[in-house]
Amino acid sequence: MQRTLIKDLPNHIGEEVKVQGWLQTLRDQKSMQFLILRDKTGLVQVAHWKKGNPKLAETISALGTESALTIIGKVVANEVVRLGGLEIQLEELKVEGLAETPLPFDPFNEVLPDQDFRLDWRYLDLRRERNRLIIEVQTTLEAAMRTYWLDHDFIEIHSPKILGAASESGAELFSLKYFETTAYLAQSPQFYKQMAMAAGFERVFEIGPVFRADPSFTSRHMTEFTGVDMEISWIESHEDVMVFIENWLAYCYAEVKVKHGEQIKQHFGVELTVPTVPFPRLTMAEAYEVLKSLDYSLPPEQKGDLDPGAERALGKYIKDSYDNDFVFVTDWAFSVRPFYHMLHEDNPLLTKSFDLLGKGLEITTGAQREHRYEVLASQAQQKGLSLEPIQDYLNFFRYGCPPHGGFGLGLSRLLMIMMDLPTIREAVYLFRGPNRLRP
RNA sequence: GGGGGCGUGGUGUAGUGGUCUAACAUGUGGCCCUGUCAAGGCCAAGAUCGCGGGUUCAAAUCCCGUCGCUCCCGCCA
Repeated sequence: MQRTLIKDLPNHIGEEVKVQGWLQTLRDQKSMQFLILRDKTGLVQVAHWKKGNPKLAETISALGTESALTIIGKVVANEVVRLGGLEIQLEELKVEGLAETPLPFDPFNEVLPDQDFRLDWRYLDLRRERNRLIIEVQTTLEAAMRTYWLDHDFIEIHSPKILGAASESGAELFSLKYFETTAYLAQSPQFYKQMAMAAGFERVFEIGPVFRADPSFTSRHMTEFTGVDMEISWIESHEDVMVFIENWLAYCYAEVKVKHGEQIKQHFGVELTVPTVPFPRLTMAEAYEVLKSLDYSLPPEQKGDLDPGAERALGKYIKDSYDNDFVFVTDWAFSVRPFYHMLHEDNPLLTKSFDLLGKGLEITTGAQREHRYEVLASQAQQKGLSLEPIQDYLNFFRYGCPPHGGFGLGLSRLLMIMMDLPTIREAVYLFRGPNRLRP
């Protein structure tokens, strides 16, 4: 017998059906038992007259909430039933997976345990439609990203996550034992996507894990997260990269809105708006002017940088004056950027780089990269880096590398701002942080 | 790494020097109820108040240490 999804039951009135799902509630009365069964598509009431099958009644009485069940019964229309005006009259029931009692917590209760406890039992928390929706949105989002890339002649790469040497700064790398030597977990696919430019791939993307050994205790940091990276060749400046991002993101938002807009509104109270392009752009110098006019004072040690408060203030300013959730902050000082960002021809103190803020949160960093070997090596030295550990990387630029640029985006951070999630721990399937390595 | 906050039955909270032999909700177990539907009613079990030390006649409550969680900052996506 084929399984019927709960949402399709109205089309099966009068028929015998098989339904599979979880026992959300059991109302066990003297002569009747009512089981509320839940599958991915909805809830249905299953009614059982105890005297009709006393043995089955006993089995049902022993069921713990959230047990996984297969039931067979007849669908009948019944106006009295508040849940959809129909119910299933139970004929057969199979306990596929008994739920122990009591549950660590009831995911469908009005009050929930704090998040750390729920993370211990993440799969129970994920039984809530709201939480599954977040991962469904992620699925749609990634699919839209890929569709857009593929429509624009991109090649997908998967770069190694085990590295023999520190890549960028080396500060926030996890090290691990690798046979007789030490290896590191990649903190970004940066170098390898640039290698694809040297390889002549012209346009590449990668969605993959990224590891950061930063003991950051905030609502927006993880030690392992999914990085969305992209790199394109033959650009004239970082502006070309920004133009690509804004159109790409607008496309992705539109796809998510079509598919999940209603659910997002229902569960998170957020009216998902497809951002208008182009996104506002502020040079770092202009951003400082704006902050000054807002009376936001940056700590003096933040010279050339933005702190999270400044990012939020800018985000609000852009929302108020341009009605856009996004803003590019461009032309950051070389002093606060990595060595491989290209410098402005007319101002060697500034890089051809940008951050993308979404609702005041940093979700993306990008730049035109320096593709000229000698210049790149010199910039690395200016940063006090020794060339030897990065020689493999520098070699990418020795035999004809085109001008190029790209960006890295935090997938969960994007989901966070899409649905106004209070913490990144909700935006990810399983959170990994300095003190969270399980389940 | 720096700073703030919190830690009470399974879970969420109340209690912030004595009336705490720790309360309420929810969950769990039992009984009752002609079909319930956020079901309802009755009963029961369940907490050495994170841990260790101290102050006091008296500590869940104050102090110190410690562990855990959390928020902010640093760092970043």
